[in-house]
Amino acid sequence: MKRSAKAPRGRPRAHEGREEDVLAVAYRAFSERGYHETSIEQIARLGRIGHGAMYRYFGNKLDLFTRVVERAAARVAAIVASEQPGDARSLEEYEAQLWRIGGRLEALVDEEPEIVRFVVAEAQGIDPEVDLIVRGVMTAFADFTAEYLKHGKKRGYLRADLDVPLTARLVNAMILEVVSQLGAGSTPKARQAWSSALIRLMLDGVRA
Amino acid sequence: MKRSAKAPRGRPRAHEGREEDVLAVAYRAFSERGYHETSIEQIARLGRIGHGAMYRYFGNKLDLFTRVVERAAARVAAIVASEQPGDARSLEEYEAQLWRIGGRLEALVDEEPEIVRFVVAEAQGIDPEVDLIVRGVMTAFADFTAEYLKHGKKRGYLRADLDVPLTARLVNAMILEVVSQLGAGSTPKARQAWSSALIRLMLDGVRA
Amino acid sequence: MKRSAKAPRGRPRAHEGREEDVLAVAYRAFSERGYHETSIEQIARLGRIGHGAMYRYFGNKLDLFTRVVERAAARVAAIVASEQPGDARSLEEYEAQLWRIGGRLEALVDEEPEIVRFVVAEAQGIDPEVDLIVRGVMTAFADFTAEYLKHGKKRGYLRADLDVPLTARLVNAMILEVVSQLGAGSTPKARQAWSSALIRLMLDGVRA
Amino acid sequence: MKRSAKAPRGRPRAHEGREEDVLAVAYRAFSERGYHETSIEQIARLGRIGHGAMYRYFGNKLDLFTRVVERAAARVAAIVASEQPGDARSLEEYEAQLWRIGGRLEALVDEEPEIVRFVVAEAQGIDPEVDLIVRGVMTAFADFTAEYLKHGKKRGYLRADLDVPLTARLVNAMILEVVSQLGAGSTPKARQAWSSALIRLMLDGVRA
DNA sequence: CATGAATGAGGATTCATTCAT
DNA sequence: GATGAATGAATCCTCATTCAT
Repeated sequence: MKRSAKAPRGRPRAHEGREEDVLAVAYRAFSERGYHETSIEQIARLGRIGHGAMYRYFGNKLDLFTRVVERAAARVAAIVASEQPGDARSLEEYEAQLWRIGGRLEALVDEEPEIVRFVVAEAQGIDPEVDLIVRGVMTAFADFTAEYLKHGKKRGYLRADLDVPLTARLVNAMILEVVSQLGAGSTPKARQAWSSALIRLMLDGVRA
Repeated sequence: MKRSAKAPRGRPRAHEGREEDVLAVAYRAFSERGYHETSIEQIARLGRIGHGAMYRYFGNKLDLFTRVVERAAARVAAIVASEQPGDARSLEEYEAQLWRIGGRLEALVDEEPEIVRFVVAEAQGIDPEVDLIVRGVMTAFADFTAEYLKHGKKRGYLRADLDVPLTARLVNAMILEVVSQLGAGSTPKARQAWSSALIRLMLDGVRA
Repeated sequence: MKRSAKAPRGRPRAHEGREEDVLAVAYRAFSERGYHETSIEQIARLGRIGHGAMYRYFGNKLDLFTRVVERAAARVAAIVASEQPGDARSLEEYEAQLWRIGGRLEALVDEEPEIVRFVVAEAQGIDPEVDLIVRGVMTAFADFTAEYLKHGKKRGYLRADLDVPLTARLVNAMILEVVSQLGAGSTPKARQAWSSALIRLMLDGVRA
Repeated sequence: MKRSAKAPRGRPRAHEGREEDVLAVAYRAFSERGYHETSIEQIARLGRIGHGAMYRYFGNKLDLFTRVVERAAARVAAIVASEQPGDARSLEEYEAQLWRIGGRLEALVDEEPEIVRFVVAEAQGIDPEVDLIVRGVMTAFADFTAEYLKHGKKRGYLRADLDVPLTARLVNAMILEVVSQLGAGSTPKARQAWSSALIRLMLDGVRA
């Protein structure tokens, strides 16, 4: 079921491949059925190990879930961090960056359609520590967007009266909405439409 | 599903007060701890009734939760529906409507700080029927916003090339973000800032 | 649903009619669903009284059941006691008595098809006291049959070496089997066949 | 329903012994107190295992009960099937068979005094599937007896006008009565008396 | 180290019984 | 007296976690 991805790099301590496999199936399971509807035994069965061994790898169920959330959060965060906020010298260059980020998010959603919903919605409310992780991702995301906005303001291609931190949150909210709407089976046309609507609204607003 | 046909307001049977009380404490409990972490017995204790009586009022735990979500969703939906999309004759009047809706949402959040997060995040993934209710609220919300945009487009005070349904979703996403950020203890100043940032971004975008 | 049978004889103490009604519906309910599957509230609803009142009439659930069993047992016992064991002077007269009893049992089963199964099977194993009642009926039945046999032995139309008490039990077992088999919808032909098989086996055995 | 396909007797997995033990104590408990009065926890305690383990072995309470009934029914059925209906060539040989079956039933009742009452009375009315099992045993029993009668009729040592199916039921009813009466503490003398009374009545009837 | 049998706390639900109105 | 709302004991069942093999 995907048993191929046996970590070919790093020092393969016999453990790690197994652990990664289990994290992958655990993500699937949690994402499909939710934390409480998913039992350790189910995950162990999917990962083809005894459920007793789970406690050697992950300590307990909540630890496992935390690891799964961290893993998913990291993948999302990596995309946001793939561009340098200070690179754009004009609104055009900024817009180009936005489109590149959008493309990478698309690719991620293609691979793991539910990952954003999982991090943003499913993972919340289970445990304070996990909430902290999620909040961390969201904050990092917002900070990143804020950097873009601050830079654009300084360069002069964004409005001087922009409230940077708040606007950053608003922009992120829209980005997450788009990503949530673009489930697995979305057509390129729909993606184009969503991206356009977002970028246009963000840059020019609705005013005539 | 069968609880709807309730005598409009005949003589207020001691029942109804009790039921409403329980719904209120149940909302608190579910909202604070989540569906699975909240036991019927806890809620009964908070409502100062025996846990057996819960089953007289609500049939079972999921029914109770459904009722709680319906109640919360109705309160949120009522605010959105409090203005007429066709009333605004100019961008100024539209902006005034937005501020009025914002004010009412503020008042709701003052009373029930978590209500939006509860409906949007907590309530999802528990049960298909409940998901339907939530989706219904979200769709109604989007349709409503879309009406405003469509009207503004026709009147000429909004951009003619606006993609109405998609932009409506994006605007809603921002509104929900603002409401989520405005927890109980937010200062009037912060509220003012959020509302400004939202309305400004929505109307004019970020472009210089 | 049968509210007509309001005790027209005896002193009608307002209670008694109600009590009898409830006993009747309770018999139906217990007989159809069994003791444990039948709740006091169900019976009260069928009897059109509040379930609180049940405790005024019957003390508790087991008391009610006991009363129901007594009532059913009495109806069965009455039939057996309708003939005089000493009346038969010949095997022919005895056989005639058997046919008369059989006819009355048929009539009872027509009215209450499950009554024998209820007393013999359903009522047992619920409570020691109730078991005693049932055992009482069975013993009375056996004693009665034994009287017939003893009389026939003395008169000389039955085998002199008959073990009376044991044979009485065996004969009763066959009678109950026949009554159990003759559910409500049995044809006259089937009844005739069963009665014949029973009387023939009883009198002559299987030997060629 | 899915428990049947069990490895005939490979290596006896610690499991099976435990399962058999639990079935045995469960039989005792159900037989003494009835299905509804017996809790899973009681049985678990008697079997000296945690009540959680019960669900590993049996799925749920009804499954356990079904297994217990099957087990008891099989033991009873085995005895009936221990003789060949076509073996007897004369009434004497037939009578000898009857005595042999009687002896085996005696031995069973010695070991499990309540087993017949359990299968015939206790097990009924709990669940349709279980009822089917019981009915199956009863039918098999009747068919078996019918085979004997049919054979004897053909051989000429039984009455030619015998109604075979009905008489078979009647004979069985007597057999069950005898077995029910022969509780644990019955004397050999009593057993002899019951067997004699039964066989004599069956063969020759009561007529002088 | 891995396994999976066993444990038992925890929670939903039912229903006989009580009692204020 | 009657009613039915309320109580809470009792019970089935699940599943995270432990631990002997």
